[in-house]
Amino acid sequence: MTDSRQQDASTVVVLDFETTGLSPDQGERAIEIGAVLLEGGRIVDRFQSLMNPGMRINSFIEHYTGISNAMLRKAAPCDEVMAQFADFLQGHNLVAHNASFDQKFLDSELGRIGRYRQREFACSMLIARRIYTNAPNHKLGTLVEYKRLQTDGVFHRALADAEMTAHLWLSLLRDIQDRYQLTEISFPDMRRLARTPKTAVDQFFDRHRRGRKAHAV
DNA sequence: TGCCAGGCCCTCTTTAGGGCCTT
Repeated sequence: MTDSRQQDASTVVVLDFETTGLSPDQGERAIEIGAVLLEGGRIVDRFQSLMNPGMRINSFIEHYTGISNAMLRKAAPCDEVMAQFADFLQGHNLVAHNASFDQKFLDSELGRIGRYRQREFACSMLIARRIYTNAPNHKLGTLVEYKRLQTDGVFHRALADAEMTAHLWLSLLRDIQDRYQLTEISFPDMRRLARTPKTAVDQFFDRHRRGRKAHAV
């Protein structure tokens, strides 16, 4: 992957896991992965697969996701699916909604097969909290409705949530560029924005613009 | 449904507590 693609915030893999619970450290496992590859702001590829974690899921997860134990019994095992998904990632930068959650499961599942994550995550939730300060809350579904983003009405399935997160990510890029009159914002800048105090976002972009102008001169 | 975890973030804070998010 070239340096320019590593910098490009509109060329990323946006991913979402469905899991048996909240923490891989407590023995929870992934049960579905969904992801889209954005290149230059357009979805150019998709990855979706159920995976058999080798354990039964509880009724809450069945109800929450619509994924049943019967569906998982017929699915390929996690190690097989994750090996395919590692190839799909191809060293792209990564985006997820509440990325700390998906990062934990990605690292855990890749670690089980002796693979590792090559690139960093950016979090659409942390950035939305800074940019969409008037949203009722910053759940993915709420933000999709708030910004009237494209959705097929399916929630809590991996590919559907990954696609909605991708549209949210593109919406954030557009709105940041419009609001702060920027011609571009890089992936590392988006990661820095996610760690910027909410009260210092305007100053962050003031410094960003000054830096760009100084760089241009 | 809400607990399990954990990072973020706010405030009646920082020697803490609790809500927000993810499944």
